[in-house]
Amino acid sequence: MTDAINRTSKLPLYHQLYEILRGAIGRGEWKPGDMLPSELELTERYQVSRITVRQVLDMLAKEGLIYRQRGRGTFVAHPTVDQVLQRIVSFTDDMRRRGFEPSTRVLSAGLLPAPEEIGRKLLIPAGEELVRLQRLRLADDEPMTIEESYLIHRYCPGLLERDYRAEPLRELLERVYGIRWSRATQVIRAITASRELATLLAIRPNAAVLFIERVSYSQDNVPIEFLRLYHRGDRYALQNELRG
Amino acid sequence: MTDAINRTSKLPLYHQLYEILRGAIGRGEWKPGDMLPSELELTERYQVSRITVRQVLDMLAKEGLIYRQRGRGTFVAHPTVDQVLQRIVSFTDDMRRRGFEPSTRVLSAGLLPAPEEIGRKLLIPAGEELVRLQRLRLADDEPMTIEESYLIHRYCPGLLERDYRAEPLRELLERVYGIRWSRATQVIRAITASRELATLLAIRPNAAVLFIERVSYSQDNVPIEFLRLYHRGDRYALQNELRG
DNA sequence: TAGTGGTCTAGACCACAAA
DNA sequence: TTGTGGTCTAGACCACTAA
Repeated sequence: MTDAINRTSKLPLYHQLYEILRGAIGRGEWKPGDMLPSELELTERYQVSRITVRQVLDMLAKEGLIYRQRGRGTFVAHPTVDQVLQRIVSFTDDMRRRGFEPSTRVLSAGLLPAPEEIGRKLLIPAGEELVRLQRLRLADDEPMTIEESYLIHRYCPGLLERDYRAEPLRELLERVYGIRWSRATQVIRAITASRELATLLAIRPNAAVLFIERVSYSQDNVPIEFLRLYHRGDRYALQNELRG
Repeated sequence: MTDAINRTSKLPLYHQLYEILRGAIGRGEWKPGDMLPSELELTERYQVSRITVRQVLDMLAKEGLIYRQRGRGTFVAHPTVDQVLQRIVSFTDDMRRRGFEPSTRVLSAGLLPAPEEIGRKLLIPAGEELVRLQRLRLADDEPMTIEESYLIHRYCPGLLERDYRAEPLRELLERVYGIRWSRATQVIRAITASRELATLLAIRPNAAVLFIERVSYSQDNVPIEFLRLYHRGDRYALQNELRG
C-alpha cells in the first residue's frame, strides 16, 4: 500500500489504482473477509474522484475479488470453487478450497522439440525447444490429476536447473523470468483413461477422465505455456454459475 | 424500442434502461453486428445522463452481449462458443454456433414423484410431483446429447398437454407460465456411458461422456428445473477463457 | 446519528476512426 | 473535420447498517 498514483503516466488513473488494489489483495496484504478502506478514504489517499474509485471497486467486484455491502463497507471475497472456471488458479489453491491437502510428485522433466500440434497452439515452428514437465498431483495423498506442462524454453532458459520442485512453478516463472499469466484459453473434454494414464492415476483403464488443454499467455500477450490436465473423473468436478 | 423509462418507478434508471436494451437485443431487434444508437442518442432518447447510459452499456459489454469501439460505435456482439459456460444457452443455439444443424427426438415424457436427491436440489419435499422430459438431441442427424429435464409440476401445470415438441421448452415456459430463467448453477463431470446411455447416444458402452447437472432459477429466484445433460465425449467439448 | 455504499447529474477534455 | 467512445471531475441525495 505504499504505491502511489503517477499523474504524469499515460496509464489511466483507474488502471493504476486497479493494479495497486489488485496487487495488495493478491499478495495477501488484505485477507478474505478484511474490510477495504471506504470509498471516501480511497479518494483521499489516492487523490482521485469518487467515481474513479468506484469504477475500480466495481471492476474488482465483477471479477469476484471483493464484495460490497451498503451501509457496511467493502470486503475481500473468500475464494470459491467456481473461480477455477474464471481465473487461472494453481492446483494447490484449488485443492485447499476443496478441502484437500495437495502434494506433488515430478514424473519427468526434460527438453524436447515441439511437435507440430503444440507448435501451432504456441505460434512457434515445430521443432523449437520446449521444456516438458510431467507431474502427478495428489489430494490427501491420493492421485487426483496428471499435469503435463510444455513451456517455450527460449522464455525460461535453464528452468530445469532451478529448484522447480520446491517453489510453485508460477512463482518461479515470475521471480526469475518475469513472466506473469495475463489470460489463458482452454478446452474441456471427457475422455477415457489409457492403460498408462490409469496406472498413474490409480484408476481402472477406460475410467472417465476430465481432460483440459490450456494455452497460457504472458503479460505481453505471448503464448508461452501449453498445458494438459487429466483429472480423475470420480474425484474432480467443475462448478459454475450461469446467467439467464 | 417503444419502451420508455418510468421516472416514478422505484427501479433505478440504469436498471430500466438495461432491461430495455437487453430485451431489444434478446428479441433480435438489433442483430449481431448492428450498431446501437450512440451514447448521445441514448441520453436524448431516454432522458438520462451520459454516465447512466455508459453504466448500462458497460454492463452489457462485460456480459459479452455488445462490444464497443472508440471512434466507431457500439455493436451487438456475435455469440461465441465460450458463452455456453457463462449464460444459459439453448441446445439449438449452441449447435448452430458450432456449425451443426440441431434436431430433437422426445424419448419419454411423464409425471413422477420427486426422488429424494432431486427434491433436495429443488428445495421441495421428496414425492412432490415433477414433469420428466427425456430428449435425444442430434447434431447433423447424429446423436450428440441426452437431455433429462425435471420441472416442478406446480409451476407449469398441464405442460405435457401442450405442444412441447413444436415450440422450444424455454419459450413455452415463458409464454404460458411466465417463467424466465434468471440464473443457474451447474456441476460438470466426466463419466462413462452405461449400456443404456451408450445405445441412445450410439457410442460404445464405457465411452466417455461429459455430464452436467444443472439447477435453473426463475426470475423470482425460485429453483424450478433440474437438468441432466449427457454429452458425447467424442463430439462435444466446452471452451472458455480465463483471466490471470 | 454517523458512516457506508447506491444512484444520478452536468460538464469537460482526450483519443481514435472515418470521411 | 465530425462523431464516436474513454477518462475524469465536483457535488448531490438516497438507502442501508450499526452504534
